Order: sequence, then C-alpha cells, then structure tokens
Amino acid sequence: MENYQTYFPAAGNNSSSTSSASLDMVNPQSYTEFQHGGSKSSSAGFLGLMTEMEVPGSLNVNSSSSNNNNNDSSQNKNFLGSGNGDKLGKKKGEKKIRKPRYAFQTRSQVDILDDGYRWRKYGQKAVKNNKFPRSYYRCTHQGCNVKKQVQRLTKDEGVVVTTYEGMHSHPIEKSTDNFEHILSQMQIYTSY
DNA sequence: CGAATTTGACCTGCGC
DNA sequence: GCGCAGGTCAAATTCG
Repeated sequence: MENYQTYFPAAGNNSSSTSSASLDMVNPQSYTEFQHGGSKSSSAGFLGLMTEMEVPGSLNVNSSSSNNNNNDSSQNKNFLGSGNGDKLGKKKGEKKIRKPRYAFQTRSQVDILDDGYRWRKYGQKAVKNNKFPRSYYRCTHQGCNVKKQVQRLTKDEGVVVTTYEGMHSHPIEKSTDNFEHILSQMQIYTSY
C-alpha cells in the first residue's frame, strides 16, 4: 500500500496555505486526473486546480443503461456531483451550503488511496449500474468533517474515482517523509 | 482493550 | 403517494 500515494489536501483556503497535490508518478502504471464537473470541459492539471464546483441538481452518472449495450466510449465519463445540499433536515436551520466537491480519477489497482490523512470507513453502498460498491470515508481528525467516497468504474476496473468533500484544517497525520519525496517527483513531472 | 471495519437498517430526496 | 437510489448510523465484529 505504500507504493503509491495520492496527496490531495483539499485546499486550506483560497489563501492557499498548504494546497498541493501529488500523485503516484512513482508508479508508471498509474495516473491521475482531476475533473470538476460543470459545463466546462474537463481540465487536467495538478497544482492550483482545485476549483470549487457548485453542482446544480443534475445527476448524470451513467451513460449506458437498459440492455447490456456496449456503448463504451474510450474517454472518461464526466463526473457530476449529485444533488444534495442538506440531508438530515432534523438539525436546525442549517444553511443550504452545498459543499464543493472535488473529484478525480486515479488509475490504481487498489481501492484505498493513501493520501496521508486517516480515514474511517462509515459506509458502503452498491451503486446502480456499477458492479463495484462505493465506499464512504470520513476523516478521523476531531472537528474535521472532510468526507470522501471511493468508487471503481465498472467499465474500467482499473480506474478509481475519488470524491473529496470539505477541506482539512489540520496537518497530515502520517509521516510526511514520503510525502516530500513524492512532492519533488511531482514537481519534476509538472516541470514548468 | 481500543480503534477501525463491516453490514444491515434507517432516512431523505426525487421521479413516476 | 410510492418506490428507488444514494447517503448515514450504529451495533457487532475484527484487527493491532
């Protein structure tokens, strides 16, 4: 599990405190790309690409349905956030703040991507039109409400879609030793 | 023994 | 209004 690591500190703020992203370019087999839904076309990149995407209420996940009609397109499907807003209406008038969600796909053999934070799994659901279940994780850091969900595509079981929701307000808990190493690799990779 | 995972139940939003 | 699908909770279980 330590072979690859994908760091994605969900942007401290727009002040860019410690926003940096890296992936496992150590492993040539894997690659990662970010996508932010919306009408804009997907842009791939790393640093400073975390744009807040306010998803409307459109849900458009699967393109193929009904028959097992192989309608696969070679390109990745766009990932759009689902509706959402505030579930649990039992709490007092929570604002209708729809948290921005950052989604990106990663080519990886394993589902669980180690991004340096500590996650506790709190749920798993089977998704329609997807043979693989979706896992729900939550950051264990106290007061940190960051959530993420990991999903594997039925089409390409080598692709894992990770969606982050919220942002961390605390440092990474793991040894950043390896992290720096990866970071440097990333800089080389993105050589400006 | 405490922390993390598993897994089914439960809740809510949405489309028909 | 009902049923489906997605998301969360929590008790039981496993793991370190």
